[in-house]
Amino acid sequence: MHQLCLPMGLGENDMDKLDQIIGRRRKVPRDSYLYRMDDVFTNLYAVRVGHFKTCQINAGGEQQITGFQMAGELLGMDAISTDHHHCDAIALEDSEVCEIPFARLEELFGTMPTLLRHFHRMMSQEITREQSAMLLLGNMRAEQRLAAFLVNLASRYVARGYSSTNFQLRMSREDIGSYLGLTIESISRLLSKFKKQGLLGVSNREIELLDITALKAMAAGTEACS
Amino acid sequence: MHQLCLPMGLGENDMDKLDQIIGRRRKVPRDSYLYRMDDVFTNLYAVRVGHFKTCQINAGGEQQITGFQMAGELLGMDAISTDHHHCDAIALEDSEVCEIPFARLEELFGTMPTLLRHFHRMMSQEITREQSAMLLLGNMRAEQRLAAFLVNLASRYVARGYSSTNFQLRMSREDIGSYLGLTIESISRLLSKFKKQGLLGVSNREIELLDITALKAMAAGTEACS
DNA sequence: CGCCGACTTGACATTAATCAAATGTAGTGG
DNA sequence: CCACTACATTTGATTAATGTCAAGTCGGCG
Repeated sequence: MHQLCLPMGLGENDMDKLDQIIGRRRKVPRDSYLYRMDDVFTNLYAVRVGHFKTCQINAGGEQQITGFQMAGELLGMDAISTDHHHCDAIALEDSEVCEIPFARLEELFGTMPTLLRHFHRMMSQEITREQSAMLLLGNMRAEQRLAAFLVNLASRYVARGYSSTNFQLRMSREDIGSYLGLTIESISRLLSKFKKQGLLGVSNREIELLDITALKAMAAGTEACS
Repeated sequence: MHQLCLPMGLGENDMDKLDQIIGRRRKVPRDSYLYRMDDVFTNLYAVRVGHFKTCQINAGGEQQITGFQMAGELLGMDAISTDHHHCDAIALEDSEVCEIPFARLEELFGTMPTLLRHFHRMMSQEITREQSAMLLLGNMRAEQRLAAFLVNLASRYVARGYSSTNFQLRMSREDIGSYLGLTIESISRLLSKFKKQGLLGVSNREIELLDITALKAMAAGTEACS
């Protein structure tokens, strides 16, 4: 976990200091909120175990999921600008996070430039992640979006030492649809279609990617559409 | 400009130090690149004069505009994570920026916590800005997107002391379409429709918002669609 | 067993894209 | 000043993609 999350390349000494401030762990049961939109911001959260989704609600009352977070990823960076959270964070399964009191983290920045640099990289990464999501939502067709989503999940599981081909979706079809800007029916149809084409196996939320190359090509738009 | 951009609430002394590192100004003629995707990252850029667009190109060769930047806004924060730019930045008109050598900025962070805090707010703001764009692209219908876009531009011009109702679009219809995930034809039709409905006046790139309330309601989805 | 929620599938409607053409605008050179 | 070109925009007709509505089906759980 330390590899994916904050520290990365800190000395022993600095590591200790960091460990001192990220004391408290917090369990978050399935479907419960880690934080809600407009809550006052005091902590960042590092996911230790489980999965989360973050979602916004617009004035019209519609929900959009802005991301899914898994172990080793950081939650709450969007709240720094206003000291209030801009979205809800909800556990997709029983999960656990580390609280990182932001004020104390800021104190460390003054003396630990390596930590600071790493923190900047993480915020920047969040920006590029969202730019990719914009590309997906603005430019891609339904088929491409779902392919890109699955390939992205696979790569994140690989980075965590899990199988790149077999994994369980932690989120509902509805969540996927919301994230990809599609309806639940479209997601369902596309999964069925991919299955029929032999690109993957699906059984409930169990996924087996059978032809990652084809899925990647589809995501990239490098493929003649069927 | 200092109000919108980096400093904000720094002491005289700190301000001087900051001014020392953001020495160089750079003129960027219309349609030319401030930086290109994959360029090595060395500087952030603060827009002094003019307007920019940032755009990504996906594997299929299609372009998506991820944002429009105006005076006082910061460019390049997405490059911190990999030391390479993730998008192209192109001037929409003859423009001018301040180069901010990031390595030197980082040196200042150690001794200027106020500057650091402000920098974090700006990165965080970039994250929330992009989350709003995701909401727009994922959830809104064409009409809502364009209304939201125009209202957003208006509010940014107000913040800069310009008219909230009369302004010039610096970008082409095609650019707007790319940003909103729509075609140029859709943008054109929608502008004509809004004009016919008396919501705004358009003449080439000159815009006059005649009923901001209605446009805001439309953007929020609070309006019965016509 | 029977209910409930999540998911699938089909028929149809709607939105926005595509294709095509016309119109307008800015810039250039005579 | 005007004709001419290149490009941006508008408008219309049609199509394709995805949403909506409506039944079903599946799986888990009391």
